[in-house]
Amino acid sequence: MDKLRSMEVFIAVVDSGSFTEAAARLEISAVMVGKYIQQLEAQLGARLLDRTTRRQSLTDAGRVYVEECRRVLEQVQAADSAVERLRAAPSGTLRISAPTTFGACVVAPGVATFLQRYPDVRVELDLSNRVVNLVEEGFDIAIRIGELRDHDLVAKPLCQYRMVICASPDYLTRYGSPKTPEDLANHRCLSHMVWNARNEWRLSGVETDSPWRRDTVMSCNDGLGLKMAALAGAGLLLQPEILVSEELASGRLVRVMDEWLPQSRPVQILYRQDLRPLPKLSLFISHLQAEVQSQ
Amino acid sequence: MDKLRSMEVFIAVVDSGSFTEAAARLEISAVMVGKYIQQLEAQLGARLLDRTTRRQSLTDAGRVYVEECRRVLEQVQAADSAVERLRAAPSGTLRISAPTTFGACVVAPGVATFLQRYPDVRVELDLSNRVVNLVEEGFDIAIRIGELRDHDLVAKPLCQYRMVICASPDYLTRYGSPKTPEDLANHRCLSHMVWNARNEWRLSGVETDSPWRRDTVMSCNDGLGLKMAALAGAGLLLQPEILVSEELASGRLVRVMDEWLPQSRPVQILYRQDLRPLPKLSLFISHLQAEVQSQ
DNA sequence: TGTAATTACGGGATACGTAAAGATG
DNA sequence: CATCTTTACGTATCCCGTAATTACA
Repeated sequence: MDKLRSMEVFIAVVDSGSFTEAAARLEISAVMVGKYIQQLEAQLGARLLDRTTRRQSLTDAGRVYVEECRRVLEQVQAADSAVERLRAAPSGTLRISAPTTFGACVVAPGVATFLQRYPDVRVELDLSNRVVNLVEEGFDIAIRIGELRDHDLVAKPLCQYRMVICASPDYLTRYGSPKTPEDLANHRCLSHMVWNARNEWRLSGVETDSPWRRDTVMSCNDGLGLKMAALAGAGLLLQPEILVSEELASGRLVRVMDEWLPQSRPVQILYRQDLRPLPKLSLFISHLQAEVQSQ
Repeated sequence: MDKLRSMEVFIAVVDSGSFTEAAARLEISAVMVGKYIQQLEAQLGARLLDRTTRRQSLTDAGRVYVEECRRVLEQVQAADSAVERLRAAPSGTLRISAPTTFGACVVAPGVATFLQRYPDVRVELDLSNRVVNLVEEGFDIAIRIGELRDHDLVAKPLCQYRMVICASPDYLTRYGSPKTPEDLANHRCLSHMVWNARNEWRLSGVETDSPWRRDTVMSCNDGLGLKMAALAGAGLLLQPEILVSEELASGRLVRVMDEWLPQSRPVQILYRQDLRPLPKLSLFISHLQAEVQSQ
């Protein structure tokens, strides 16, 4: 049975207060109106209208359900119009906030292909690790790492943010390859000033998460800076996989201690809930999702 | 055509990545899967899937639309489960915030009949004219007068909040019946300390809203107190219609200057958006709506 | 008694599957 | 060439309206 049609009919009955009137409005017979209502009631297992041949009144269930029906039809309408709107080429400026490393390594390339595809769109990409307020600062989209849930915002999972410990091959030949967290004591470590603060690396092992003291020979507040140092053989690097994926593939960096890595966290796209989102926004979101999934 | 079914099929195709696989999952033939997709595309006037016989990939429109479809089906699910949940008698405590006068005259009687109908529910009704924060103060429902729109909250219009100017018949015989705002200068007025502050009554006339100085012989921060004084013949009263509707009907108070009344403002029910609202909440909302409409 | 909802019933549209054709890797 | 989508076509379902029936004011 066509549930949407039933809902539409039900709403018409409620609004007009009569089967006959609803039938006229929908240009069907009063018989069909009755059948739709009966169908709906049978399927819900609850009476929606207390009716005599003369007048009808909503039951409790009916009063609740009619509101739900309106919401559903509104949502369907929104779905159609979202596609409808895509017929016009997207344009305007898209303001995006993202964490620095993830933004540079994943979002920026995604933006590049997006711009190529839709030449009329302009993008402002703000990279910083602070938690921005979308509404106040006028961002269309924010990308966050971790589970945080902001009410009033939609959070769509994008991918996992995996960490990796690695070093250049020549460093490993000189200092050996660490197998357990205890081995870190004999190693030279490259630390991010924020993420690896307080002279410890948070690792996640079989038993439990635990901090480990280690010798930080260089700390820097920028992932790329640390990577360059690691490539030059300065020491062990604990950084997101996406920062070093190319170097890992080419062998210029080598993973170690895979089983002791910190737990990966979900990356989420945040944006304001809107029944009629702009094409530039919905297109960018789906574009970024596709981009991330493909790689 | 059954749009919901089409959406369901489309989602299955996207999730499984294949017409055949989707057909198996839905226990229909692959032919029907194809037909549903074609139907949907024809109806939308846009291609959803770029497909060869081997594999298919979402188009831009498809990527956007599939998300919309998920939302729609989720909403439909919510509609059904809202009714489903009503099978159990509602229970628990409902915390309501409302403006003092409206709360006492309209909400309180509504609560009374509601409690009679659903004996297992308990109600806490908090009457005050401050703007409460639903989430922080743990209210399920707040009733507000005026157009204010809070994001993250649903605002459902309940009725109009009409003002009325009136006095007891004996007062009017003694002082005459005012016809225009100018006449107020010769009258004794009863003013609400908050609403009619600063020694003026805001009236709305044919030309424009305008404040009028008048002689306030008594001011009080409670509408009922003012009404009692008016009944005793103390002077003109500018108060919400609901406060004095009984007295107007029985003739113990008489309306004057109807065409100069301040503009009526909408009364709204505010509550948190929730895909699965509790029965006590949805039932109370619809109960109050029915109650207000009937009178 | 007249109006409105419900039931009975027949014709036509369409939902669906089988089988064959076409496309793609 | 094996697999997956699409087209062709026949059948069963149910959609829908007319006419008759029942219920209510």
